[in-house]
Amino acid sequence: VLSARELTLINDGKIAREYLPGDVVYHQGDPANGIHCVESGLVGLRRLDAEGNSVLVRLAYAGDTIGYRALLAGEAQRLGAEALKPSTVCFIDQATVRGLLQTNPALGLRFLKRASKDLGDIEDKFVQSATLDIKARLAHLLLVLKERCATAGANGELILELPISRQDLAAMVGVRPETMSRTIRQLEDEGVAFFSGRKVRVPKLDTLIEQIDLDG
Amino acid sequence: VLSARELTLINDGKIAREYLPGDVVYHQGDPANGIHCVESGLVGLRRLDAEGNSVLVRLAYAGDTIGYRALLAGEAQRLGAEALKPSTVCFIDQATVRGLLQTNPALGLRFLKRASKDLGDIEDKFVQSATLDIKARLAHLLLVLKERCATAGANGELILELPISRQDLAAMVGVRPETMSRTIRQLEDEGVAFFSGRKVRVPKLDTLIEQIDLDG
DNA sequence: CGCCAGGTTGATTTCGCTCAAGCAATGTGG
DNA sequence: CCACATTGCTTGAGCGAAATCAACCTGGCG
Repeated sequence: VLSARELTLINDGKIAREYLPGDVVYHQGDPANGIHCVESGLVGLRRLDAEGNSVLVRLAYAGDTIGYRALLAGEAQRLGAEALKPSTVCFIDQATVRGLLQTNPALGLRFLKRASKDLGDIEDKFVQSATLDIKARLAHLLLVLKERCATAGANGELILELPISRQDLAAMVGVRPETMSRTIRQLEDEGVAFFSGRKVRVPKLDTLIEQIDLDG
Repeated sequence: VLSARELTLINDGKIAREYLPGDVVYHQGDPANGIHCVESGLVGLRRLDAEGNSVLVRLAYAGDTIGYRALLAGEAQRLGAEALKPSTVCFIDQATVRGLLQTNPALGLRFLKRASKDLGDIEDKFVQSATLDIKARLAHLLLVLKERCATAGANGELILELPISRQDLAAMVGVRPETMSRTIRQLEDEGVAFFSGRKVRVPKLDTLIEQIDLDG
């Protein structure tokens, strides 16, 4: 939605950086002095609480914009951003962002749509964590990851290449790593999904979907 | 942020309606063909799941705009809206909304800020439901309600007039009504807060705040 | 008066957390 | 090249918090 002139404005103003897994893009609590764009790789947005528990709230893939919420709400970052894979992330200064938003209303609407989408997604996560049990939440997470990480599925089988560790899988579902282990085992015992390293084999997609409704 | 002409445009286009407690403003799953504005009263935004469990995600007070998320994201309503008190809610057609957003960029930015705020709030709720125990979540909820429902606080005491039933209190924290009862009892036994109907007396605000950090 | 919805209480069970140990893969230094 | 720490994951035993099931109040209200 941007004009050529605006694009060059961004290109001049942006600062790209490389991050290795574990590197911090910004800390939770940092003031928002711009937005970040994931150009390649994968970035995790997580919240750490006082006791050191971490909740992985969202994953940002290539093309996603992160940190915009804090800037637009005029708050500090509530979530920290950390590279989960080797990534290139660029930074756009808040002055540039605000300037663009002033001059290009269509950009604002784009952001608005994006924020509305994110808002709906997190509402879902919230409701699910309140009503679904762990197995169902894990099944749902796998279905979401399927959209991004599905690899060759021979004869109806589904193969996923998970982008994150077990610990982070647990942090996304909001449980302890031990519990994640047990839940994975449970899915395997029931023949729903088979985990090997970061690969997951799902013989029948339907059985995975059933887990969500059949709650307990 | 609106011009006089725009205001009259809205006033011509809007349709106001009265709702009694329990009346549905719109159903979850409805297509979004406009936005609603709470002019007076109180509206609850809730999600019902297959088993009939209800989660009360947000409260909308006078002046709040609801249903905007679905319209802007181009989705169906993920949450249903239901009057919790006698309320006046007006409806603004999507054509009018889109028109205004096109012509008045500042309005879009307002929405953007609002969405960013909502997004942060629900992120908080999500993280809290994953890390805090029930007593802490209830304490937090009371602190939030304090901003809206605090009445005369004699000599350091705090008196709240809750706008919602116990059931809905439970639905906001994401627990069963029975558990809410017990948790309330617990707070009373500990001298933190005393419930009588919809009135809550908090002798010392500090002790309420402590409940949030002291987790278990 | 009887009915009914909302709320409280009790007994029991289930689920997920805690604490603790064991294991495999990787890395590091002697 | 091997002893050894480290890290990520799995497994087990026990516990505690919340759900469930069920009974029983309580206050309107026809």
